[in-house]
Amino acid sequence: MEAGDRETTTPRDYDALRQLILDRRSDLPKRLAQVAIYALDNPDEIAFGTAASVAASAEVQPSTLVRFAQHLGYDGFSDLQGIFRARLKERTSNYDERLAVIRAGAEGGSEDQAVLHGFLAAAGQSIDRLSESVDPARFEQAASILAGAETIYIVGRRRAFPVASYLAYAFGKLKVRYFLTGSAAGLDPEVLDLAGPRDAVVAVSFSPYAPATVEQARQLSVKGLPVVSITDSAFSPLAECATEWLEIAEADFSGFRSLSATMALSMALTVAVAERRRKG
Amino acid sequence: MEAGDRETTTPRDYDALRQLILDRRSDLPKRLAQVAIYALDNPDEIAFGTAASVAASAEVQPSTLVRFAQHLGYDGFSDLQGIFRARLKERTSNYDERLAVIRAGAEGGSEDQAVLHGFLAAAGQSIDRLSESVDPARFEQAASILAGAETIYIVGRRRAFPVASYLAYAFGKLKVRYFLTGSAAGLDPEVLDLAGPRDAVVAVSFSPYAPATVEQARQLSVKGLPVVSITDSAFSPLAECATEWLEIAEADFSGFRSLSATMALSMALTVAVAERRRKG
DNA sequence: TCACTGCTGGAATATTTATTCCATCTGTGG
DNA sequence: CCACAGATGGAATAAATATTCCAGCAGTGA
Repeated sequence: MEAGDRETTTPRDYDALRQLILDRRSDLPKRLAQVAIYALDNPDEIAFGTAASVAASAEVQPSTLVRFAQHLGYDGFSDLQGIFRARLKERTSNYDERLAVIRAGAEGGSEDQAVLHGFLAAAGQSIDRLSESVDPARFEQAASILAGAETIYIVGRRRAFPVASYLAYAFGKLKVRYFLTGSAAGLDPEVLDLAGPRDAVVAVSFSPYAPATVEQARQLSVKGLPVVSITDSAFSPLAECATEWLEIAEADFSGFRSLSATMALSMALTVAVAERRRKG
Repeated sequence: MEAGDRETTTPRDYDALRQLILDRRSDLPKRLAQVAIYALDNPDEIAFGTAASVAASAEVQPSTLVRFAQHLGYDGFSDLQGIFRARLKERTSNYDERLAVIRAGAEGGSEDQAVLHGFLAAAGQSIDRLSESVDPARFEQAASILAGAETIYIVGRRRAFPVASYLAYAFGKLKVRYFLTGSAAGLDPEVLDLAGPRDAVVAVSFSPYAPATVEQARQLSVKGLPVVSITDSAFSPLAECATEWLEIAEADFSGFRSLSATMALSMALTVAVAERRRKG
């Protein structure tokens, strides 16, 4: 290899191929460019289809596909297709399936293994679900509300407390003024008395809802503070008294619900708030 | 359709197919059973391979594959293969790629959207990585250590505090005696003085390591307590003084590392510990 | 405008791949 | 031990699929 000129070497993995196509697309003949775009937009089609079906779908001739592959240095369409297939094989995921297998108690490996992979699968599933179900408008609205507040009051007990404490940590890092309720024993009422409509609340709670969380969120809401809730159902008491609320349905494993998706959402929310403040 | 007898209908989706194969496997001729097992163990091979390659890999004749498919009610191997391919198409995931796209700043959607999906992708990626990289023996060892302890001292500050507080919550739920350091202001030294070799420590910290965490873990280690660390590198000070340690490499988005995989690992660890205790 | 180079479509061909068929084998019931 | 039903391996065949080829087209520079 080498011999002085840096002849573009033909990639054997998808990421490199993707990059190569991106680099070359501009100086590719019309039809080949058309295939290039199609390939990046519909990698699955290429992985599964036949030359004829892909050609039809991309609105070119089968021969063009072969030319495209050869242009990139592959033997032919089949060779190129191999790269697209390998990519699909690497995709692990499909947590639904993994969970089903683990729950069925099947497979080798110790019980500990099952527990660990069960929780990981539940976490992955929760994240996948949230990706699909989250309402962008609501998320933006929630970020807006918090971005406009002077002080953000964070409410969350019991299972939601790790989330609340993460929010506190992240807001601190991002130089957003906040108050985490429940941390300084007994002082909550005094501090919350000072809260006013220019502040805002972020309350986190999941069924069974911690009474203290619900109570504080309600009180602050009554005082005119906008409330952003992170909760698990439209029937949650936190959804009721919220100005805006975000729904999270975490998957569970052996009776314990994941918190992974909630953590990811919280991180996103804090950063989105900080971004808005930075922009003024 | 129907006509009285419940003739097994031929499934058009993977889950149903899987079930059908499971049900039927016992009363299948030898070679067909062999194919059945192979199919469930290597669905990817079937999805992508040719009849000849799959046959070779499963150590049967191509004709046996066709017979298998027809036995189940499909037209032939190709028809059956379609089910396996459809399954792959549905798999969403591949967070590596999603992240790359989002980081490239591409695509429509608002910036908030990018932030949210960026964090979700980072979380998913972390979980995928952990699934692959975790060392089962270490996990079991860690669970063992904690299962044998009288009291579990939980150490974790700053970014690790949400994890520590989750551990505390979960241990409480599972009736495991614990003490969460840093919660009762100033009382740590007195309480930790009472700790002895029959107890154990679980310490959580990530770079940059909070000095207080490292300090406390070291002190307890010196006093003869076994230490289980959850940290992000073999060079972490927590790995040094640990009896057993678990490595987590969380992906980051816009400078913020995910905590989702760590949370999942923590849940698994607590449940594994509780399981061991339950069994005596 | 012409000649030339490279691109393109589509039919022809070569190759690969699935399916069928049949002779042989295996195991079971009489 | 024999007869029979079903299962199996492997070669033969049919179908599909990828690739090649070539005539015509489009764009470029003289």
